[in-house]
Amino acid sequence: MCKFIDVVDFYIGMINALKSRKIGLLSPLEEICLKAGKDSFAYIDNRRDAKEKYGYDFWGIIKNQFEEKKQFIDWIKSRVNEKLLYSKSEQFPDFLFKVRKHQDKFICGSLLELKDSKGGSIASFNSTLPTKYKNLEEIDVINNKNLVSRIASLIDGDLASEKGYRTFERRCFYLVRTHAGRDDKVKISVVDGSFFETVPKDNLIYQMFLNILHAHLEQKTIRIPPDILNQIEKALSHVTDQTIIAASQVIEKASVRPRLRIMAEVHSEGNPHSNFYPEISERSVNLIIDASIYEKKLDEIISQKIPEIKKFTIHHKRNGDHVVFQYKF
DNA sequence: AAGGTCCTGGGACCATAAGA
DNA sequence: TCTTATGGTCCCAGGACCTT
Repeated sequence: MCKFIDVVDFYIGMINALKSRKIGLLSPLEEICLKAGKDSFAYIDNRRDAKEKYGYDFWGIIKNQFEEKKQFIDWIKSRVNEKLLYSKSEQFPDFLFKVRKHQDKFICGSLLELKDSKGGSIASFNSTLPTKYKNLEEIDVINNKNLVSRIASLIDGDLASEKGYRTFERRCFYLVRTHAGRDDKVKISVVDGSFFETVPKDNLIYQMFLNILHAHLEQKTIRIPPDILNQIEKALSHVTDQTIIAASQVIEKASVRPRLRIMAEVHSEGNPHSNFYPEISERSVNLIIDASIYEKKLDEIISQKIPEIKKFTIHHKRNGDHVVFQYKF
């Protein structure tokens, strides 16, 4: 059983929805997700627009398990504030797939983040650095609240009460669209987080601060003895928690509270839609995964459902081979 | 030379949850 | 109910670089 069959099904669903013209390449990304994912989600961040704009009721399935709407409301009240049922929560991530169990282990439950951009580069990552894996506990820390894990647990039902549910490592995927407004140039890909995380996140943050320090020393031509510099580096290596970094700070006597936010721009080698990877062509819809999680049986699963999908490999300069499934429109 | 495109840095602004 | 803290999106300007 493929551990991220949820994402594979999502990819297939997206192409089917596009083929049947339920959606177009230029439709809002959110709508594309909803039509592609159907009822496979355990969390949707913008449940309000899903319902109002796209006629998708996130709670639909659970509601139907109750005889009357009132019973559902009574049940949900003690778990999630009624106001939040159809809100736009602005939490991380945009979508979370349901978990499944296979041979006594959790699988699926992947994260999906949306990145939509008018130009050719990927929209910046704001505050949440992209990674390969995240578990529910980390998601709660990032959000500074537990709304996402609470809702996901409700949808995942019995599985959520099993041991290890909150610490199960979930694969992160990114639904990336570039040239969002151009019918002739648009590209859409479901991209494995491995395409973006080539250096562990903690390492990245610490090196940022080191760089800042070094740049200043250079600018002011200050010399610091190597052993002291060594100690500073050691100390800085403890700076890893993005939520601490991002919090606004109270500085004595200051009437403003400065706020550091880490945003990340994608190098073109980390942008599968850049001219680094000409194989990812215009008007194509792709699934791009690290070769290490690729399994042969995927070929069959995918070609059985959509025979026109082609498979090839691209080479990421830093993270090696990635397998691409591609459908061209 | 003119026009297009990409990359980078920066800014405006909005929505929501939690706290007061 | 109002305010605050925080996460998030979108857009723009300028320069580098490429193409015609």
